[in-house]
Amino acid sequence: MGTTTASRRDHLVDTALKLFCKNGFRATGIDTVLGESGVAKKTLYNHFKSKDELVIAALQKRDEDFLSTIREVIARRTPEQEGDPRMAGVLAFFDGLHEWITGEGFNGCTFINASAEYPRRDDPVHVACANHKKLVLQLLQELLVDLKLPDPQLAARQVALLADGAIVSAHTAGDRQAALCAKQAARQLLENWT
Amino acid sequence: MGTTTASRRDHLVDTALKLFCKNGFRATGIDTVLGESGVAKKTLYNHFKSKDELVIAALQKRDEDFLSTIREVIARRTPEQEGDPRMAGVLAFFDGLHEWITGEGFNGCTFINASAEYPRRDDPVHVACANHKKLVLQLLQELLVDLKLPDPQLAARQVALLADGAIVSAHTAGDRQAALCAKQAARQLLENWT
DNA sequence: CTTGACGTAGACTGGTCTGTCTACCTATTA
DNA sequence: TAATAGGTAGACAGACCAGTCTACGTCAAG
Repeated sequence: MGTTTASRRDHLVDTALKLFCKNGFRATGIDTVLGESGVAKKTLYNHFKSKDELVIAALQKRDEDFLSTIREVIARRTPEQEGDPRMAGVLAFFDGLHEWITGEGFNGCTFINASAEYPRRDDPVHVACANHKKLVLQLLQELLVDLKLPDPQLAARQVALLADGAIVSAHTAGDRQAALCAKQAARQLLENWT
Repeated sequence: MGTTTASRRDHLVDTALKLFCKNGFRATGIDTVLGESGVAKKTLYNHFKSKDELVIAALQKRDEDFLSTIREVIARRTPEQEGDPRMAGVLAFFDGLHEWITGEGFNGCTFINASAEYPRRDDPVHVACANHKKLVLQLLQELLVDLKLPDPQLAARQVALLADGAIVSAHTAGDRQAALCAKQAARQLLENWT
């Protein structure tokens, strides 16, 4: 158990994120987070004004975790892609999704789930989710840059649709191969770009 | 206000569905549904054993509504599609999504949202969501049958990814043009099918 | 050594949740 | 007319919720 102020905060956020992902945001009570993390209630409210602030902090953590993990997988698996090497980055991205989806404890996209539970568009939680999706879109645009497509933004948006669709399909419908299906679709889409 | 037993049940389900979609499932209490519908608590528990049963009933209603609405739009808008007429049905499907997304009170896919709030895969609510997605997949397969693709199941799954991605992107990221973006991607995907 | 910042432990408030129950009303049917 | 089914109204139980507060402990800096 960490003793510094910062590490307690981090521990709280980590625990909260884990429980939010596993059981949902509204279904996870403050007391559950406290019990699991072994932190006092006062300490929580010393770091966060409200549960909503803790939710936001957990989403920020998840955003950082996701982006760094996916970048790591992309770096690791780009070399092993077949076909046009300019497309290898995007394809590796889908392999990253596949690893995540088939991995332990996958429970759908935290941000899609959060925006389902906080549906009001002006809710800070919902806004945080929209921001995350924007960052992923940016990442995809970077991955597509070498292809020098006539409309790279549109291409990135379409690939993002496939990615979100794969995550949702894996979670809601239980399709564990969704990311590979999306990878193939992305390849076909980009190979035949007009 | 209906007076028969059946109509009271229907009214309860309609009201519940509306509130669940607008505010979320866990965030919507039984009392809110009762207040909005003007029905007594005893009546609700006369028709449903628990809130979860009401949730399931609402999802069934939504399943029927969605499928009948989308079929209506497909019938209406298939004739106006450009290009290969064998593809017109699928393209009209995306126009249907676009109408829904840009319409009043769009709050994402009820089933994606529900499976976010009931994440356990064996939860009856989650199972109902998976079933709905299966039916949509079937519908897409029907729409693709004229194209006589070598792997119609895979094609339907890939188109379904675009559809789910569009719904999620519209809701979470607020992209109101997502369905049209997906429509274009679907066209490119299917035109260049190998 | 004292002070102050930060921690723990947990009682407590006021509210909400689901679900049960009593008491009464109404309409149809035997 | 009497019985029955199904409705309304709403009190109530028991659990859980977020958030506040008190009392006490610990440790590092002045």
